[in-house]
Amino acid sequence: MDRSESTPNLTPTSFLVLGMVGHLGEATSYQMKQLVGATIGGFWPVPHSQLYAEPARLAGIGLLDEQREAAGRKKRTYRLTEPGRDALAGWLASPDEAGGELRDESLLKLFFGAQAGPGTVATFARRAATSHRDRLAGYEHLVAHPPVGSDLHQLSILALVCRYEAEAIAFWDAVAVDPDLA
Amino acid sequence: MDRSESTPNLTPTSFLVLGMVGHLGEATSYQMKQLVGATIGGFWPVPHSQLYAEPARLAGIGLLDEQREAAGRKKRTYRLTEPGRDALAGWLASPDEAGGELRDESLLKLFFGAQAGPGTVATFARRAATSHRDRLAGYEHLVAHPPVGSDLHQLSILALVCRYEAEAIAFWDAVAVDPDLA
DNA sequence: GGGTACATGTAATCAGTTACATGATTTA
DNA sequence: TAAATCATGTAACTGATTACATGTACCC
Repeated sequence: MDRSESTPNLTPTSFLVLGMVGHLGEATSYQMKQLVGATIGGFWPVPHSQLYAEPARLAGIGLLDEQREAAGRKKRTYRLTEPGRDALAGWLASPDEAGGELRDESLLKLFFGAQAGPGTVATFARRAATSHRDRLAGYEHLVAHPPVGSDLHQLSILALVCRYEAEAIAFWDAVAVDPDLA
Repeated sequence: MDRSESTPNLTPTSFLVLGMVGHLGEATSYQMKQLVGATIGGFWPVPHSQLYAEPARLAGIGLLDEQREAAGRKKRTYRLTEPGRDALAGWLASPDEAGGELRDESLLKLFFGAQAGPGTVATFARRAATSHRDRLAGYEHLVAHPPVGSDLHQLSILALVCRYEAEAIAFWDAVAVDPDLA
């Protein structure tokens, strides 16, 4: 009964951090924050406080190497250790049990739409459509002007997200037109 | 500066509970669990423990009326109070700031796909496609055999979810075929 | 009458959020 | 040199998850 195997308590956020560091080679918390904001932040948000706390924790477990600047700012730069690289590789190769979650509060509202008036439904449907349009525009801009250092896998994800946004727009437009039947 | 107005500390889960109770007229925690499992549970999971804890809390705040069975099982049945109905209506009419999150661990993995081998990417792309296919089948079954008491709004959401699943399947199939370029 | 699935809760822990705080650069 | 913004963290709280625990009904 070996109990020291596998991941001790690594969350998706942990792997997000490991992946970011691996992708960048070396990174400060701020750089990760930037990268997240520029890419997956739109559909997988991570508050910056976690991007400071989590790398520190991972360094404590030995999955990251923490290099502290001596000079004034004393910022911490992280790099993958071998165990860290292994953990990342293991996660990448592991199957995901839980299918993706589609947490959209508007969807929840629509689910209870019968308890609101049709006018209310139409109103937030219009708002939702607008909001998705904005997001789609943002993603399309990203695709058109990819940040330096992004690779094809990363861009391909944006393709899926764009398709989803397009569906969402069509959907909410339809709901706005016919709030009762959708 | 009136500070007693509006929602004190109501989370999406709170409104989910309020909505469920409103939809059912009256409900026990278990009934909510059933309903969640049969409908939104696939993309907006809620652990059953919350469906016991949260109604109790809401009853404490006065948004739900809790009726305790005298007999053996002593189960608690909830019903909306007027304030509860107001809170629900207010939420339904309020705009959502945060756009929906698309938390899918597979997406995260693909994002870091360049750090895994193409073989690895292809493997989990195939798995992801399969998983989405299963989910799509499940939703389509739901649409074909709607549970009693479901209304059109609720079914319409399933339509969107189905479309999203279809996109996801197409996407992951493409990735599986061409893991490098996607 | 013994097992299995249904039903109903509680307790402990923790990841993640929110809020607080402040130093370093740039800009006007 | 004041304001604004960029950059870097820490602290407190809490909603949610995980795990525990037990009763009841049905089925074989």
